[in-house]
Amino acid sequence: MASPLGPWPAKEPARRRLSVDSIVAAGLEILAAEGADAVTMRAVAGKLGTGAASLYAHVRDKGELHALLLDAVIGEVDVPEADPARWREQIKQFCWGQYRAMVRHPGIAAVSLAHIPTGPNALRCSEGMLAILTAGGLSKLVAGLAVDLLTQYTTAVAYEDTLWWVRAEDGNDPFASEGSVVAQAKAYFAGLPPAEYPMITSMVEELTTGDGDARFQFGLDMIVAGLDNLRDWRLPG
Amino acid sequence: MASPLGPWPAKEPARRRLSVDSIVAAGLEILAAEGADAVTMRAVAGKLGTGAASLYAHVRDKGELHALLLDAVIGEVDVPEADPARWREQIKQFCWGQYRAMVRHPGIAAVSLAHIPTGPNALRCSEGMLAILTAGGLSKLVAGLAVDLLTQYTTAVAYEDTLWWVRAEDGNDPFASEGSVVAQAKAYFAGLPPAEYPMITSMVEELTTGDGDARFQFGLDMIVAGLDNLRDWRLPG
DNA sequence: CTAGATTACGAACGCCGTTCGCGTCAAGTA
DNA sequence: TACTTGACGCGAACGGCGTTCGTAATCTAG
Repeated sequence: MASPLGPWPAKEPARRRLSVDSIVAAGLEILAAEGADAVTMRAVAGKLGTGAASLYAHVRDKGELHALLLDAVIGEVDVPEADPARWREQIKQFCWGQYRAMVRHPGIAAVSLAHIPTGPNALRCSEGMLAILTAGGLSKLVAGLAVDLLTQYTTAVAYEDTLWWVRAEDGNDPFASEGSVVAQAKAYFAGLPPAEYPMITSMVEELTTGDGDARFQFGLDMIVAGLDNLRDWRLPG
Repeated sequence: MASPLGPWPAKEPARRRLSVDSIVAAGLEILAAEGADAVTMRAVAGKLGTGAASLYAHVRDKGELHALLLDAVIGEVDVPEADPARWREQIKQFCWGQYRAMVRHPGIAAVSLAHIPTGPNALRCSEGMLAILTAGGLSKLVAGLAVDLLTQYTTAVAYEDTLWWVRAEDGNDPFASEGSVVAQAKAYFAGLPPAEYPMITSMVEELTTGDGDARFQFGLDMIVAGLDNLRDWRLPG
């Protein structure tokens, strides 16, 4: 990518071509195509035409590679400049961007949950969120807690939404044995004994209404509404 | 555990002693002692004095074993009977119970995030949550969405809070190279360039105030406050 | 007491992350 | 220009994982 290809035609594998950038680029390709579980050292090295051992000169271990990929993905979401009057839409819009970036790279949400990202792009995001929230009139304390809350919720939803994707890879049926996932859930709930589960069986429709996007929007709306109400919340005790 | 030990003294390994219950019991022991990553087929079999292959007569694969463990852990949380007047405290209390049960078994939260639990104990929990929320006056639709939201948030926080535990196992220092995790985070934030990260560097204290418990309480308070406000929310579109 | 099904389990397969040791190239020094 | 040196490339190997297979031991029915 950064290399101008130069005058070499296509000689031999031409040694000395590895770099952190090329490794991350190869990792992102595999990530988008096959999910995070497929990003193994051997697979990344294979895509670069070499063996797994070669990567260890540029990356400490698999964890560091995943952290680099995570930060690269986070770098794709753009942070709006804080506008005090529109802080509610802005923070929701930002979370949607983060959510979509993670869904674009199936499996990366798992990495985010496992690492508590602290790369430069993650910091840039936190910085932007804090700017939006404090511009909206939230106290520093609430803004700090809210960044955690929103990030954690967004990541958790993105993770869950990409689970079926990962499963479809190694499973047999790419979507479901019959009908959508929602239909399956509906059938499962409807088949439960009403005596034991009166609430669930009487709420099958409501429990399976709305796709993942609508449910994520619900959570965002609720959290932001809560933020609006708890402006002078303090640590208890 | 269920076996009364019987009259056998201690003969030979005495075949035919495996069962799903004993496998789950052994798994829970390892889970509590070493975390979910240590619950391998070989480790569980080893604790029962046999080889990994023996487990496959009782359990389809590792995923099913983890699902069984998850449901056993979920079975430890008790569900209060719905009292319409106290729905806010009740739902928070329930989430705290779920949170603590997961923290007691480090790593199980990861299993919960990866599986979308549907075992009998998980259903019992959903049933109880729905009862509490609808008793509180929430519509069926909002109650259904809220169960998802609360469960996902609680699990995500439990997962993150047990990460350091898992890390401490294979790492070198059981707590931190020096000072607590909070102190480390504080030092990291304080060391950032203020020009690039003006918000973060000016909010170091606020960002590192409060332990995990206080932050979880904040999230719960906010979500429940949001639930109070959005009683007549409908699916958009 | 025998026949058939179920269960126990050692061995092996293919995958993983990681390390080791040896070639081999690129740049610095004389 | 010739030589040294240190970093990089990479095949091979180690230990551990989930899972399968073939076989032996055991329980259950008839």
